[in-house]
Amino acid sequence: MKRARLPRSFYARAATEVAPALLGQILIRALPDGTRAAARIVEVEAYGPDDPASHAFRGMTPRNAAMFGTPGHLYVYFTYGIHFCMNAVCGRIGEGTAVLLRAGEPLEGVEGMRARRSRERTLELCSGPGRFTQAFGVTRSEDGADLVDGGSLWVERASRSEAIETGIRVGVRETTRSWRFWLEGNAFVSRGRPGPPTRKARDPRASSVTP
DNA sequence: CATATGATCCGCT
DNA sequence: GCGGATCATATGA
Repeated sequence: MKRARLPRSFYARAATEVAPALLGQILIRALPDGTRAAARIVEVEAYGPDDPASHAFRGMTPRNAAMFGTPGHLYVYFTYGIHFCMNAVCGRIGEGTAVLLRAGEPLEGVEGMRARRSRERTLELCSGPGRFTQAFGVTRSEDGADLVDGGSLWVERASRSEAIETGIRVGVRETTRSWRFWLEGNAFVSRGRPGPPTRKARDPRASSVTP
């Protein structure tokens, strides 16, 4: 069955709306070696404007410039001296808001993921933002890439049956915003950290999510 | 120029 | 459960 690539308008709204809407959609990567990788997005985090935890909070720098660009592009950053993490830029140009892709459920190109990750267990291929990014062969050279028009990375629309749960974000001091979203019961969601009780999110297909 | 720190992962205990 | 890895980036002297 043919799936549609998510359009620019999908990303051009608040990250807190885009984040849960991305769950269950399929991230696809056309690798330089001609192979493909695909995974269902099962865990994300929203980073908004006026959000002290966001890389964009203190204004634009060379590092975070992609976050202030056109929605539907990729923002890739390097952290802890080791890992890359990837985000989908949301909102409007100049706003500086994005959704961090935290975990995926491998669907296609699993052997390539194993090779790039140097890990055998399927559960360890995409279950964390650094892992997900590495499994998809994404590095700083994909920073700013367009997810909508052309490019080697895009998201295709798919149906989902699972409910969405929310909780506080991982590795962020602030503990009031429940801006981490994941598919309930999905084994590929990252471990994260223990935190306050989570709650079921209202389904974005039925209604909007409160910030 | 010097230094602190991080939207993390992995191996070891 | 804990700590080391390892460096780009931002900030202050």
